[in-house]
Amino acid sequence: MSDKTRIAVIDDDRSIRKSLVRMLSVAGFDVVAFASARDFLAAVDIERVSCAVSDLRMPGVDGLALQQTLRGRLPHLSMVFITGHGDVPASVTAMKAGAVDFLEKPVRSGVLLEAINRAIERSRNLLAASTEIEELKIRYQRLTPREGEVFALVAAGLLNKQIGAELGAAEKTIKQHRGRVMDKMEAESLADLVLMAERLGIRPAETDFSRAKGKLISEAK
Amino acid sequence: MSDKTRIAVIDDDRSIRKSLVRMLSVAGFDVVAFASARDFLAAVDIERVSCAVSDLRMPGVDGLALQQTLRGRLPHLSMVFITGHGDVPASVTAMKAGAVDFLEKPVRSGVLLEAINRAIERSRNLLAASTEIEELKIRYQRLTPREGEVFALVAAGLLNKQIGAELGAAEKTIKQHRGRVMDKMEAESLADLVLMAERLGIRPAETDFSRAKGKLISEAK
DNA sequence: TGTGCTATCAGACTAAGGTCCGATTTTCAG
DNA sequence: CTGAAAATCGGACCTTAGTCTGATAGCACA
Repeated sequence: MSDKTRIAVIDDDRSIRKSLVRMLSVAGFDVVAFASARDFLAAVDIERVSCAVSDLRMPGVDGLALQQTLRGRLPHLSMVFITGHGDVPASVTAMKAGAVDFLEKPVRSGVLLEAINRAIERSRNLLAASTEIEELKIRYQRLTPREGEVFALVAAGLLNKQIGAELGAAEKTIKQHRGRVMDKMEAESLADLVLMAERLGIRPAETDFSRAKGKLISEAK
Repeated sequence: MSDKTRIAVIDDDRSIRKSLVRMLSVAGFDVVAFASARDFLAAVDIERVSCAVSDLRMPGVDGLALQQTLRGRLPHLSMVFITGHGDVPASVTAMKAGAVDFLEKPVRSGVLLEAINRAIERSRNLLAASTEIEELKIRYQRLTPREGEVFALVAAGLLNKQIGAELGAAEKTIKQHRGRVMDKMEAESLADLVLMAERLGIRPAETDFSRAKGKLISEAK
């Protein structure tokens, strides 16, 4: 059980694999190596990997195909590609798909380590962000349909009175829903709730929302 | 005065320039062409350009240098590169710096147009976002130092009472500041203000903020 | 020295948010 | 058909927010 950051090396060339493993081990990483993308994807502890260093051209599943597969399975995992042939279209495809870097052999140790560190940083950030969103989604799912509507309108800044008018319910009822929304979402303040809605991409289902907003302006007079 | 989307073509090869101009004009764009990055940067109406299609290798300022210059001057302007030589490091550098695409000659019309449309979309989004932020910054600058502090704490979800304790002022005073903050920031609701703070990256200056937050919890009991 | 900006606070309300308790009605699955 | 969840609303009360008026005080720049 190592607490070191784990890096996966995927290359069909045994000697390159050995060389990369040695280089990265010396740099203090916990390195796991695979001879093919298939082997890597079949590995049990794949979740623990913070960065994948992969060859581009490999028999079977190549680097780009691996990247696409990972996009679905481990969206937070950042990749660094290594290639022997100058393949511009492949490099562009990889970078557009979110690769952290795309290096040509022979790879200088310093350059690779720098890219790996960026990849690790990126993986961590993505994982943290998606973990937070997932947690919020779980809370959001606990809301009843009605509470969800109230949530959206509250986060949009409407008053209870206006929300009541919008949803055809008494202000009293909205207060009840609102209280339950705060509870279920575990929000400590309205500001908190607004930011949660922002992260969840929650917006009021238009309808005649603009009318309600107009009311806000005119009634404030 | 055309209302068509303007695209800049930068290439030192006259025949390629002509060919690109024709291709893009036929596609309905307002095309302006330049023989060098320097000429392009010196153009008066450069602000109106929504996408720059540039050759990579050019005498004088090359494509990557142009990209760096634009990053400072027109951060919203998205670029599409065209290159004759398979240069992987350059393509990776360009993509890391935010290029929309990096195509090899000869370029297929459909591929280029697709890339350009993505670049235009991206430019528009970036411009809209940065315009909004700039507008918010202008409003934010109108705040006095004290109002700025109150802004941060309000957006963090603290009660007036807690903000008063935090800043060593009476709740009454905080209310005054808070009202002026809402005015000057042109926020229609607290939710609005919270989102503005988020976009401006405004967070309370730590100090003993955690203590105030603790108070919120314990006093709520 | 005077003017303006900033920050401070009080009084006096008015409106809005929030909670507890209790109650009714609807809906839907077991 | 029945029990549980969801949605609805009222009363009673208390806490916050927001505004207007008015007033004091420090500070800086002309």
